[in-house]
Amino acid sequence: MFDIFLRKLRSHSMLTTEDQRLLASLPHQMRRLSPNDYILREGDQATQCPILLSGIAFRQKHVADGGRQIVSVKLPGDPLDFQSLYLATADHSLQALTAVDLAVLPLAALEQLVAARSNIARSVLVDILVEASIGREWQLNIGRRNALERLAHFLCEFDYRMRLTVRGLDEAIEIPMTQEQLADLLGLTPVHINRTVKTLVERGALSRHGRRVRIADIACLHRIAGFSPRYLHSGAGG
Amino acid sequence: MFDIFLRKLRSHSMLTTEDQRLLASLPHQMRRLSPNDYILREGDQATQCPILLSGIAFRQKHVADGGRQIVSVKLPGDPLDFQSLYLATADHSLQALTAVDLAVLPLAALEQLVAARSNIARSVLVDILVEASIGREWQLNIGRRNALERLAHFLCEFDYRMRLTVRGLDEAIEIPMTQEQLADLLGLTPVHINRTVKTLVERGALSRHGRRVRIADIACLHRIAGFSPRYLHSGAGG
DNA sequence: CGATGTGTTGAGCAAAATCAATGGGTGTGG
DNA sequence: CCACACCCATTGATTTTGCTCAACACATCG
Repeated sequence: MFDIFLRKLRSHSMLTTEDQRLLASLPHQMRRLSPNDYILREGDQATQCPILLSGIAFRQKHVADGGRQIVSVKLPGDPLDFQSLYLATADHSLQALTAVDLAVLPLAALEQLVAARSNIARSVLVDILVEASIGREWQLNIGRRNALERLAHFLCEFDYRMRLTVRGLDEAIEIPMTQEQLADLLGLTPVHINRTVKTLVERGALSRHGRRVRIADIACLHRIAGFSPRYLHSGAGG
Repeated sequence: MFDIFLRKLRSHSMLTTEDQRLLASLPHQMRRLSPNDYILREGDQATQCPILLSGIAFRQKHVADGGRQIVSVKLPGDPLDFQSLYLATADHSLQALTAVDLAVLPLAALEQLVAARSNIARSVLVDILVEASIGREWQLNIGRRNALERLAHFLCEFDYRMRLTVRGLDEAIEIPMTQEQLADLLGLTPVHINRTVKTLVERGALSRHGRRVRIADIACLHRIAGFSPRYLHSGAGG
């Protein structure tokens, strides 16, 4: 059940069998949330560390006048809040995008394990650093690419990261976000996302199945976005 | 000489006198670089950790067609590459913006100290996390604020962070970036930055002294930007 | 004193936002 | 099983923000 979490850590860090056994035997509690449920709110003092076992979640921040920016998307296997091991108050909110299954670990237990096993400490750190690297790529994406490239780039990353941890994804990946969420992700408006999706469908990069949209031609998306996965640091060992 | 570095770490983490003594007695080499000199290039394998003692540096990333985005600005006292303790290859470049003085530490020595002193390990982590938090705020800034708010917000952060570590800043802070650099920082064009600066001067938030621009009314900037420093996590202790 | 890099300004343009209306699924409750 | 409500997607018309292009000014430095 923790398998997907261990697979995520192993995608960037070396862990011994013993490390993995210790991680898998951490005390925890299972929780299922519905779309849009909050996992953590800005200003909260977390005492637990949720791990995302299935479904998708995201981090978001707001500006005074109500606009929001989704600053990170978390996929199955991703730890959701290693940050609270070290920072007292949350600087952003964390919310479920789809229905999600979480394994919730007490911070204290995780802290002990991190103190005892340097491999695990390192994997926590690398996970934090990879997320920061993704954030920088998003800065570049939002700041310097036009709408078409921006959407294409995000979808390349989504596809790449999904295939890193989720098993049995031979077929085309379906995009689970609403167009409004994509807009908040990319610093655009929903209307413009709608038109940009349409263009990507016309170019054959995406395909429609009723209201659902799938990635039809990942190579085409890569070409449009100028995608290169270096920033994801996914060669095991960091 | 390391004082400013220790002050930076103490701005977010608790360090004992002994921790500070150990940090200050790390082996190191002084280096002075000129504006635009590279400190680290994307793809490099770092073996040293530079600490910025004076001057300003920045991280940047490029898109295929030549556009660049400055994804982080580093101020006196900031460690420049803790990341290389844990990740093999750099995912961005690091460059001097002004003339800079660096203390360059061998990674191995720093690694040993981090392994030996949990306080220091924690301060390294918190420093990494605070930078990530700043990155998220920049995502929000670039994605959801207009040019005026965006520039104002960046300048608020610049002022705030400068006062955190640099001594003797009673007077108004001067903006050391060219308008082109500000453009690459904020996802705008130099021409538009020029007009936006003009507006901030008209509103009394900035003042001109020849070609130099200073922050004249920080409260006014705060108002325009809707600035709140929570994301900087600068209460000592994280 | 000329070269260069940076700042400034104007005119026109393009990308994306805004406003507004419509349509289509889905799910719920009568 | 149908009707309604709601959310989301879609489309068109119009406006706005910021970009592009181009010329020029000014300061600094060799």
